[in-house]
Amino acid sequence: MELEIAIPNPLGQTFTYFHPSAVEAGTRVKVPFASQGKTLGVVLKCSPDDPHSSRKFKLRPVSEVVDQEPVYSAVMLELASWMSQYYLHPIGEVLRTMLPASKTRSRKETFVLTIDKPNPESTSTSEKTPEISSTIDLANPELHLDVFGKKRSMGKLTIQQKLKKKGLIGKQQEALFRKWQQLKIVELKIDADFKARSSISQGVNESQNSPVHRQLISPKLLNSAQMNAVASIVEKGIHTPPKEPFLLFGVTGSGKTEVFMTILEQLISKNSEAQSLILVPEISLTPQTTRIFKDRFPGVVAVVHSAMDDDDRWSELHRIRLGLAKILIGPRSAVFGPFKNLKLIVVDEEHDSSYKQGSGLLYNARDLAVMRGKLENAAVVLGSATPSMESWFNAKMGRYQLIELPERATKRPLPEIKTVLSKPSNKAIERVRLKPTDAQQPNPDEQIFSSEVIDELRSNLVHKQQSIVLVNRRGYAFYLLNLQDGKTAQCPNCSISLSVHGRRNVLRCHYCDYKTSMQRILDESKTDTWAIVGHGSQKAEDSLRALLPDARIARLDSDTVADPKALPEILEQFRSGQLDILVGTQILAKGHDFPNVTLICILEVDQLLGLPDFRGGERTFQLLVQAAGRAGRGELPGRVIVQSMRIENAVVKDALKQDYVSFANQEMLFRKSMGYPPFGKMTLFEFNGTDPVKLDQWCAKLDADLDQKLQATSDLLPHIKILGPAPSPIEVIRGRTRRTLIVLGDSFKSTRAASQMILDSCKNPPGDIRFKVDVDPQSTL
DNA sequence: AGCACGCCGACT
DNA sequence: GTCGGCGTGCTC
Repeated sequence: MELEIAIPNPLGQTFTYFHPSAVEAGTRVKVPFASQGKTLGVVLKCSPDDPHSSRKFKLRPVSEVVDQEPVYSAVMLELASWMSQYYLHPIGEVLRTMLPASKTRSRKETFVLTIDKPNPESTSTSEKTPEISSTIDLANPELHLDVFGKKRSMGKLTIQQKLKKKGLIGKQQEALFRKWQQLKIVELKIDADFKARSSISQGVNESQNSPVHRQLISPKLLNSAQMNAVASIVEKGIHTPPKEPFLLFGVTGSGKTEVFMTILEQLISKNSEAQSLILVPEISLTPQTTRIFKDRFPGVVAVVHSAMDDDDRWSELHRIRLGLAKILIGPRSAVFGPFKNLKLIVVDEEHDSSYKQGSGLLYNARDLAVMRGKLENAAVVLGSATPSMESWFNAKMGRYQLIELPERATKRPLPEIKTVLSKPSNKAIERVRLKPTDAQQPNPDEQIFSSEVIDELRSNLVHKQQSIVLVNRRGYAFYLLNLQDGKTAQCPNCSISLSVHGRRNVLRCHYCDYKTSMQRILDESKTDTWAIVGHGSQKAEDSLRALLPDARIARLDSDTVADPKALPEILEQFRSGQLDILVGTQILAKGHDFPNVTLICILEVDQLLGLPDFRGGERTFQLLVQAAGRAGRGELPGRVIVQSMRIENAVVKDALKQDYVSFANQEMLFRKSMGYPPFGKMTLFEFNGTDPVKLDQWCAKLDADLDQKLQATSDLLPHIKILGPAPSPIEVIRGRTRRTLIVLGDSFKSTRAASQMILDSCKNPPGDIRFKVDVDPQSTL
């Protein structure tokens, strides 16, 4: 038989092997590949030999069939092939990303080295290299090595080379090491022990179901809007074969979760074998959230979580594979869950940017959910209080069915919201005018908190109520704001804020690389009311501690939650009342339910609003509305106070009124006029390399190459725009200079055609130049 | 990607 | 003189 096999390498092609017997598509096999020895690949197609084929190479045989039964279902293979084309990513790597992290991919690896003649140097010392966690004990040939990240990531030497230097690997041992490295294979077997374990946990859950407990978790009464939503989705998505996905647009607190759970109940009562997938943003995967589902559906809920170790994640997914669990709750990667019988997919907070994978294969789990639902013939429900422009657009075009929940389930009024104008000190303005070269430095005199905000916080402290302070830390993208009209200095071509390029007194558009000088903007506007927005950040906490010395304050941002355990810990402290004020970034804006929080202060919206990114407005609106939804969740009414330099801004005003439709209409006009998504389709290329000069040479060559190609295929030209390559907004990261190229097309087809063309032009970049392709980028930063 | 072959500088 | 740096080339 001839097998078409996908191999995880950057070559965008499959390879053909032979095998004496048929192997089902979706099965993993070990194959000899180039000089690499054995590689793991996935069978895509199995067909009888073609005796009169005219291929110019002879087929090699498969070395081993790894799985008893296919790991990838037909639907998953179809999804993989779609992803490969849509995201311009090699199919082998797509398939690899779809598989859950395995036990063997764990960072701590154990293997055995036999050493003939140990190097006396290394025996005598207990010296540790960063990679070798335990002291090397040569009497005991079992070494425990911690492998940090990539093989080459630590310094210049690979781990093999370091070990070799230490005399720990001879010729024979080296071979052993290599062999060990190549054979990272996950055994896929259903063990009896595992089944036993899951039935035990089921038993435990059942026993918690005391009458009292039952009552606590019994369904709340649905209001009429909720009942209509349930009826509509059940009718058109569950009783009959589902067609379009649903967009459940419900204001914060409208009880979307209750709607989801009621639909789940009806689905399960109709078909006890039916499985469901609940996708949630990474950050809202708290024990509290999952508890609600586990209590309502005892014993049949599986949860995957990023803080879980691979073994636990593996066993949860196994319960889904075996059909023991009916509901899987998880973050974006759960969209690849090994369902037997998937009937319903819910994407909660569908607008959330954490659905977008940040590295490697840059997929969006929300879009994959829609695709998978279509392939599995499962109903798809996207839920949000602030739908993404993409989903809203799809609903408007009739591609999604819009279902609204216009009222709060609890009848509790939306929190009172007020705005405070924050004016930067006059000194800041003068600095812009007098010493523009210096202006990127944060002004130490600039006050972060307005006195109104401090007064509110103090009053909350006195009344023993809790407060949340949201600060946007994204201080890197500085731009010029005219305080008189609240407008930023914009690129004439892209309608995007120009970025202040520090020392050189240059304003630059990172979409098209338009440049102008700061002085020119100042001169032309004939006003002296410009300010540079974006001061240094973490001062908020310090400043607050100084102003409110009695308050118990904690900070929550990407720095403090570097340790995954820290987040739940701080949240728990806050929930239990051990803290008065929580200062943090967007992490705090989403999904949490803190009943005793009555005040939300939002600072520095301006930074987000003026980000040099076409989604700045959308982000700001979402942040404000979601944050306001955190206040007054308990008995006490909530207050929201927004400190901004432009409280007259339309986005801010719509957010304060919680008027999504008004915001969306406005935003759509902007997107349409510029051909930005969802009207146009965007794909972003990022090129990077250690040598800026060589990088620019290569970019220039690419640019010329593209110009030529575009002339040749002039039918494509009117449908696309290619912006850049331009310096990326964060120009250097980890010693690598970055250039961004943006493809903007009027349809997916034209954008992809152009992207494919670009891809062809960067076949083998010289030196250490790398690039990545981002289809439908979440942000251009 | 991963790995081998292959060609030039500082070390036993 | 080799060891070992990394520049190109190939993978059914």
